[in-house]
Amino acid sequence: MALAFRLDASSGVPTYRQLADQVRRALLLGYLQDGDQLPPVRDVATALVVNPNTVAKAYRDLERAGLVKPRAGQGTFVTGSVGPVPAATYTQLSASLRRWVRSARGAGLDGEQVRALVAAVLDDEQVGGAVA
Amino acid sequence: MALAFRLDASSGVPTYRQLADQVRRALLLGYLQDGDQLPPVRDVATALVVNPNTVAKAYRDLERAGLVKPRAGQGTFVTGSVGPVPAATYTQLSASLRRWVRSARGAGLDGEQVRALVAAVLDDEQVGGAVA
Amino acid sequence: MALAFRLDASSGVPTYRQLADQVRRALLLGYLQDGDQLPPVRDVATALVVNPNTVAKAYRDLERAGLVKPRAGQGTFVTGSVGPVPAATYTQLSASLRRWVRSARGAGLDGEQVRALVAAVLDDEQVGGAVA
Amino acid sequence: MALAFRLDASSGVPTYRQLADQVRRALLLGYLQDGDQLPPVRDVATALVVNPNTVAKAYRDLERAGLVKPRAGQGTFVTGSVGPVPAATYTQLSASLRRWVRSARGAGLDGEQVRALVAAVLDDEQVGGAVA
DNA sequence: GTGGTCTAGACCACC
DNA sequence: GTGGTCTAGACCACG
Repeated sequence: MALAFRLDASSGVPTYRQLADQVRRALLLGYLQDGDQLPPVRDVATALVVNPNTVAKAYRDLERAGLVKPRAGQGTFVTGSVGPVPAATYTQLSASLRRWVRSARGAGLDGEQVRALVAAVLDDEQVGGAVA
Repeated sequence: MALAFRLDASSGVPTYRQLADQVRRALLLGYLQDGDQLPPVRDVATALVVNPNTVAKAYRDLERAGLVKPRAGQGTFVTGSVGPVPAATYTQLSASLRRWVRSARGAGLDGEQVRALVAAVLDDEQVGGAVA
Repeated sequence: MALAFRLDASSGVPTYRQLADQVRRALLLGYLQDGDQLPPVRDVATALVVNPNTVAKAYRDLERAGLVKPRAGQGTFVTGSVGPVPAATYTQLSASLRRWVRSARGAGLDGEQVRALVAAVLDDEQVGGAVA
Repeated sequence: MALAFRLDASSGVPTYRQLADQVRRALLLGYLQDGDQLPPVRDVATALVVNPNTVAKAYRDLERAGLVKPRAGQGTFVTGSVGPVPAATYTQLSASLRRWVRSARGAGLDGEQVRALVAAVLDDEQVGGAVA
């Protein structure tokens, strides 16, 4: 599976930004690597029921950031990977975070509260980064 | 200190939404409780260098959600708490999440990567909620 | 006069690029300086009989390049000047170039030939730079 | 060497147009004359790492402009010269322009600034012509 | 009234 | 069939 975009219309974040952020995230985590192809604009647009221009805008932003490069008639390709997390580290950290999430839900917190707690802790721990 | 609003202009999220979300977050985590007063619109506006209309809009949205109530000439007050997390649970969960964050940083992840991992796991664990 | 945009529809260069390049040029030559306001998107659009989105796209590109910054509800402003040419130098160089152009036309060259000669010499003299 | 094509991918000008324009320029300056052969489409395509269709399109455009004529199985040939500049005039003008360029660089202008100044003056002097 | 986002749809450049 | 450009026009965020 090339990349599964997800949109949250109620988040207030512009669609094109959600898309671009998800690609950035995939790069940061090593899901996407140098040379990989992004799904064609039209495919994403029809899959998400979104205007092709909106997807194109996201891709264009990524291009301006130097992360991908369009090749006319061929598609859009990742141009540089951004210090991906080693697989083992990634597996271990995501597993332990998953456990934490489940314990939180087990303690009775709903989705909103989990996100609120996470946001509060990340802010407090000075975890910067625009990709939220 | 009543509430320390933080704005991230680069996040793409509208200002008024960031403010409202932070109040929601404070309610969810029990920072704000029934009867507490929100900081005056003007104070927030000058502190954040933001148009008072923008702050007012955030408060209005919260009012429409039934979370706060303006009292003419007195200010805006929290009207209902939203299932706050019991203090003990909250303390424990946030402590363990803090440990997780530190282990992630210890493993070499930078802020962006931590946020990316968190976002990926939360999405994957179907943790809904509009407060991101 | 704030800035006189000129479009050459027959050049093959996309409109939004012509606009962005002309702003870049104005910055390079010191016509525009830090803090100056670009003409509003709508004004440019109506003046050039062009779609506002096209102008917005040009401004957006300039923003991504860090040259201008939009302030919601106020306009778009220049954020950094790019080593402008000292006025005296500029005056002298442009005067002598003007003389050259006139001597070329006096020798019977038409506009196309002048441009061709200029392009050939600039290429040959290794004058880089994307703003043509 | 018949003709050294140069492409600037970052210029925003379509590839086929850059090629055709360079041939036009060569004609205007007398580099190419009646009867000269253009380099074969395949050679240009492989040399520039460009699709042969793109080169063919450039040649076709030149043909439609009456500047070149394909001879089946032999190649594409220049059919008419376009008022070439007398050699002496050309030599003198290009030498003086070269001096100007060097004085500009000597005054501290970089490539971009030189091009910006040239473009500004040509525009101002009403030097038309689509070949930029 | 400023810029920003999104949609709908046409047409072009390139492979 | 890929991405790119442009138009037309609606609606939102912000001051």
